[in-house]
Amino acid sequence: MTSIASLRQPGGAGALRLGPLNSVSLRDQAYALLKEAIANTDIYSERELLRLDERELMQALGVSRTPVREALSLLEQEGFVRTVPRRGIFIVRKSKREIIEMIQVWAALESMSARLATLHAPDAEIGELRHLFDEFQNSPPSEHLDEYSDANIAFHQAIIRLGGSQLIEDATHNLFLHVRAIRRATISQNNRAARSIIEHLKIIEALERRDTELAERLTRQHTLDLAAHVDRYCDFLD
Amino acid sequence: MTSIASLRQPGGAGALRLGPLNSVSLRDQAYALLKEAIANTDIYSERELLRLDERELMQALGVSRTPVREALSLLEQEGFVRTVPRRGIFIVRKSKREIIEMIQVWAALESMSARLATLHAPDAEIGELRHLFDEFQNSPPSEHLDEYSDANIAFHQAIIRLGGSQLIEDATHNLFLHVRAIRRATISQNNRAARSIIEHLKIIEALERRDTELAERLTRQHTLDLAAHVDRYCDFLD
DNA sequence: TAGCCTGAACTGGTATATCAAATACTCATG
DNA sequence: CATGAGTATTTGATATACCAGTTCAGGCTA
Repeated sequence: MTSIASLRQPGGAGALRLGPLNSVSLRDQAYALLKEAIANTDIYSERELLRLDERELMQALGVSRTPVREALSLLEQEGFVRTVPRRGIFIVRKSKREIIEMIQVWAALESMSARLATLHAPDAEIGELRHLFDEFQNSPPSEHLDEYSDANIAFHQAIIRLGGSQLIEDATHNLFLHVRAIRRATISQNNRAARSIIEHLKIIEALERRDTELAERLTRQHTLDLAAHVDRYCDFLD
Repeated sequence: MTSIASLRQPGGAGALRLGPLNSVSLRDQAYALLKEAIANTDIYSERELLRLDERELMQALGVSRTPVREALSLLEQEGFVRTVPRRGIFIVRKSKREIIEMIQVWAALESMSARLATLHAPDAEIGELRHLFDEFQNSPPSEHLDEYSDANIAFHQAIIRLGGSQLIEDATHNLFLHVRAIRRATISQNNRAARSIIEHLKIIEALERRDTELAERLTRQHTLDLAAHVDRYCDFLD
């Protein structure tokens, strides 16, 4: 028979916890979509200014201007776009100096995470780091640069996760979107892939031995080397 | 006589570059005012939930809801405020864990700044660090805790400035608003003032000697000690 | 009197209207 | 044909109107 319970509507406070389903605000949806779109745009290959149009976005997303504006507001604060009053909203292209600063911040936060990881991360989780490179043990990474680049990036994210700091994880997330493009672009230069895999293994060893200072120093230096590399060779920036 | 030049309006493209004067958007004004108000609210002494009301703020600031909402949006993303749909907007009280994570991030960024400072900052600017503590050379800082606390905070900001990274300076600015309250609250505990002034002097010496590794390590450890102190003694949090 | 139901008032979310500034275009004039 | 003034259009900033949940008080019922 149809019981009272079976007739209960989804809106009721019953057992069917569909809170998250119903309402993700349009603002957040627009924000996520726009951010992803920007992250996937190769902003450094195009030369012309990348301008966004509120009306266009609003029609494309099928919502009114308000959520779009709020989403753009957030993206502006995160430094992904810049709005110039009465001119338009533009995707920002980071300068070489800004990218180097981002890598330096990344180095600071990742090395701190390595330090914290030696103090708190369980052995099992540290051990899993090695598996990221299993498939490259036998063949040189130069033969699968794309796959290796992904593993490389995953490695750095894993260290940050091992540090156990939610704040560092959050703070690095946005940096990551920018740094990712740079890591991809530089992995094929100067035999960096082969050298980086050696350094990664040394970092893993230091973590396993709980050598706090060494793990921290190696991690920092590894990423600062990337900054130095960008400084010397990435003249396509700026 | 009134020359053409003297009649030139501020908007002209002449020599008097006062473009930015004209209009600070209401959103930015509301943002600045609200942020300052929140920063100056001692959120850790009150026990009840601190709730903001959009309509109230809108009347207090004399603008409509739109700029207020946009400002609150930004503050929410920075973690100062949390909006719960149909419930209200609340000033967030950071948990002890979150505060420790903030201090760790601070330690990572300040030590990176110290490193960069040893590499790039001019001698003259490093030398000025000593003047921050001139007035405490003869009398123990415990006698002017408030003044010393301010000098203490200024010292840490100065190191970050010496690093020369705009990104680090920006990133620490929000952390500072939170960490400041903690530094103030802990400076009077465990004779921390006297100990900290010694450590500060050692950091200055390391910077002056351009000892990159030492300056970095001392700076990091000094701030990590604060984190450990908070972990042990600040049970008023949470 | 205790408990439940209802509805009014309030909340933030969204959509739309209005305003002002800056640009672009047109047309008249030299 | 070139130029400049004036107007129309565009666009971002702001204000306002409307909507949908949530809360809570007050009254009704058992």
